[in-house]
Amino acid sequence: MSQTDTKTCILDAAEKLFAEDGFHNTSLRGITSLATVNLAAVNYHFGCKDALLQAVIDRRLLPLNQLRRQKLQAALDRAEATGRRPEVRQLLCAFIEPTLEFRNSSPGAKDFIALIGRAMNEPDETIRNCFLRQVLPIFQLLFSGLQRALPDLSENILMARLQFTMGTMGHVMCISAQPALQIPGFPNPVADDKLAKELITFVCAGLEAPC
Amino acid sequence: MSQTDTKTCILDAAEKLFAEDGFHNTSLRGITSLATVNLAAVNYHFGCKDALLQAVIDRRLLPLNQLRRQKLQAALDRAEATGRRPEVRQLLCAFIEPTLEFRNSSPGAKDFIALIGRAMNEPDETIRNCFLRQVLPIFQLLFSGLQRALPDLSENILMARLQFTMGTMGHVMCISAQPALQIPGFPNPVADDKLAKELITFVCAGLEAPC
DNA sequence: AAGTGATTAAAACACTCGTTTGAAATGCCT
DNA sequence: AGGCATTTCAAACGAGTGTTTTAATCACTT
Repeated sequence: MSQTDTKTCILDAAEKLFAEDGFHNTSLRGITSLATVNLAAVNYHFGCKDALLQAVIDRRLLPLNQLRRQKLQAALDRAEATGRRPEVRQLLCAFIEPTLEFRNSSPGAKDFIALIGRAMNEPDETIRNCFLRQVLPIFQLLFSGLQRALPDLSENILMARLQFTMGTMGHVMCISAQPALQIPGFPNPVADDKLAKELITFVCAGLEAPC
Repeated sequence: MSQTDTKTCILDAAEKLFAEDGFHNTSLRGITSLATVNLAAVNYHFGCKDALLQAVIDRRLLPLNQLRRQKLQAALDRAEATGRRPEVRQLLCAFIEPTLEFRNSSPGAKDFIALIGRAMNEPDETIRNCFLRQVLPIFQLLFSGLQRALPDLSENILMARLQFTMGTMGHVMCISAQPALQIPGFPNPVADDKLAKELITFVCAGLEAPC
């Protein structure tokens, strides 16, 4: 088994277990056992457990954020070129659609998205920063775009509404792995492929609501 | 120190540490040290760590949910009496306002609310159920009320939007303790006492959005 | 004041954790 | 084939975990 395979096996197993059980409730022995590699391989290849989490996050989030950034910038450029204000819906699409499309692309991706969705509310600052380091620049781009799209909103209220949006999105990302409220007696929410559309409709209305 | 004092000290310390560090990252030794009681007191008074969490949740959530239930039922009865459909905003107020008012009532309450806000997305099913057991009946009441308030919405879409609402609310509850996105360079979101109003406006618009 | 049940206390138990060590194995180039 | 760097492996380390045990202390009734 080559080095790359070992590292990939560890990343795959860690991604799955971190998502299913949480970071602190996942042991390196559980990861190496699932990956069928030696326990010491984690520290050899990644240094420590924290760095493994960062690697798990980086592997998927770097390309995902690059895509989100491209789409956001394209929407902003399009508005700039036509002299119009950017549209809220387009900005939100650029931010949300890549995430949920990636989420629906494979079961492993579902695990990862759940992990990210939970990271925002993670009590451990170290873990939260693994995620925030990557997301804050995109968030800033989205915020400034929305400021131009919704010039009548005070920046405090826009900030609050954007936080509401992030909360909604984080929860949607989480319920992929553990359908918290899909309980007998309640109807199933909409299917995965319709979820992005419904989510965008929801947060669009919230962001554009009159004060 | 009487029995009640010891139990209360443990509950207070556990509430604070569970909220700040998460359940799995909090040790009984940390709790008993903060509470200045003997380590064995936790197992003596509560049985085990899981049961302590349940006790922490029950102590605050039982009265809070009773209040939410009363307000929800009152709004439904009022609509019933006048022959009108219940109003979305009133139903949401009944669900949200008691939570955020309690949150702003004391620092200890802030910890608890953050704990609850995170519980919904908790990967550990045992922990999640500590919370869901209490919340599901209220959730059901809210759902059926919203079904009557928004009869044009399919129950699948309503369910999805209600999940979005719960996600938004959970996130708002979390950011009391750890202001995830309150970063230098970003404006502060609205103050605590204005937060409930803004949140209700946001989710109201989302729930009432046209399909 | 003695005795009884509830509570506190210190210590240990059995276990799991992340990390380190040093030797064995593997891959690769000359 | 020899030699060297990389990777794998079993084993152990020390610290920390939830829980249990047993004795001491407290509160209260008869």
